[in-house]
Amino acid sequence: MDSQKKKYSELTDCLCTSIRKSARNISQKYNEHLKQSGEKINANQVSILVTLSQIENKTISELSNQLKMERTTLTRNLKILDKSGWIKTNYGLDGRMKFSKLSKNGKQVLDKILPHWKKAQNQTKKLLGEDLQLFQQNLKKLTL
Amino acid sequence: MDSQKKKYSELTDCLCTSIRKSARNISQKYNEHLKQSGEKINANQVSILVTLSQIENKTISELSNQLKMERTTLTRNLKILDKSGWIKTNYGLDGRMKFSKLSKNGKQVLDKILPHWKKAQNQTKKLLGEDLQLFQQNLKKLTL
DNA sequence: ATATATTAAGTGTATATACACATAATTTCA
DNA sequence: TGAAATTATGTGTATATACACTTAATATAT
Repeated sequence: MDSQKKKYSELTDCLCTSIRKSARNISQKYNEHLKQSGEKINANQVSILVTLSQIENKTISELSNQLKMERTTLTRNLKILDKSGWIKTNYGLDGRMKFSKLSKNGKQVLDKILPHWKKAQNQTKKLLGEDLQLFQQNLKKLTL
Repeated sequence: MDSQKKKYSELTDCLCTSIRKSARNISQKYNEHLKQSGEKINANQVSILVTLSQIENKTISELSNQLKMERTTLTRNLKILDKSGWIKTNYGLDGRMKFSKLSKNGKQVLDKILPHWKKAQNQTKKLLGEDLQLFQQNLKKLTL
């Protein structure tokens, strides 16, 4: 049944598969570095904390747009960050809206993981070499 | 507290964050197309079925290496494919080993989703334009 | 002013992911 | 040959992800 192999060979070139594969692999590498900090935090959680450090007073919906993360996914991720004490959440004047912001602990954890994140980032940059800029541009194209 | 924004601005350029973001976004797009097939299958499941169509008689551990997917993750993903009737699993002569292969239903579902996958793939390729080849190469670099 | 529509966020369910640990089969070696 | 080491896989737990549906608050329109 080698005709089967040929028949589906086109599907082996799937961009979605490749991107997911890379995402798994890179995430693990970043997480290994982050673990060295002694903090129980992962790359995804860092990315949300960093987003909150840059833009405050945004609703969950707005944040989810920024992160290209499904709103309900973000809701659950925020819950964990809250439980860990890295963010504080308050309701707005409009009682439907919720606003989260970095807590003191959240800032401290970012300070602590920064050098380890840098190692992961530099290691990854090295893999891409001079293609770095273009690669980042192309990733961006895929998030529109 | 705008010093905070500056302080953590370096972290906004995280490659792990960008790749995960793209992975989420592209996965959703592929899944929307796959949904049009009427089959209850997603891009990740397709990628495993396709892998099985290309390489049979591989253990779960070997497959997990191929897919750069944690072995225990793959175990659970295979369980769902089995439940859906798209793969068949047997033990090897070495009683520890398990081998999965595409079932008749599995092949049929690949046949059925193929045109929808193509639409998703072409749409994604279009976003990348002439950078496609290089982008694929760079993704590969990140899975080593 | 109140019924209706809209909007923001949460919940139920299912799958994806991975680490730490457990189990079972086989291999190795004394 | 039988104990110890190795190997292949599974399970417990926690987080990530997203779709369908729900709830609660606000805005709108008559």
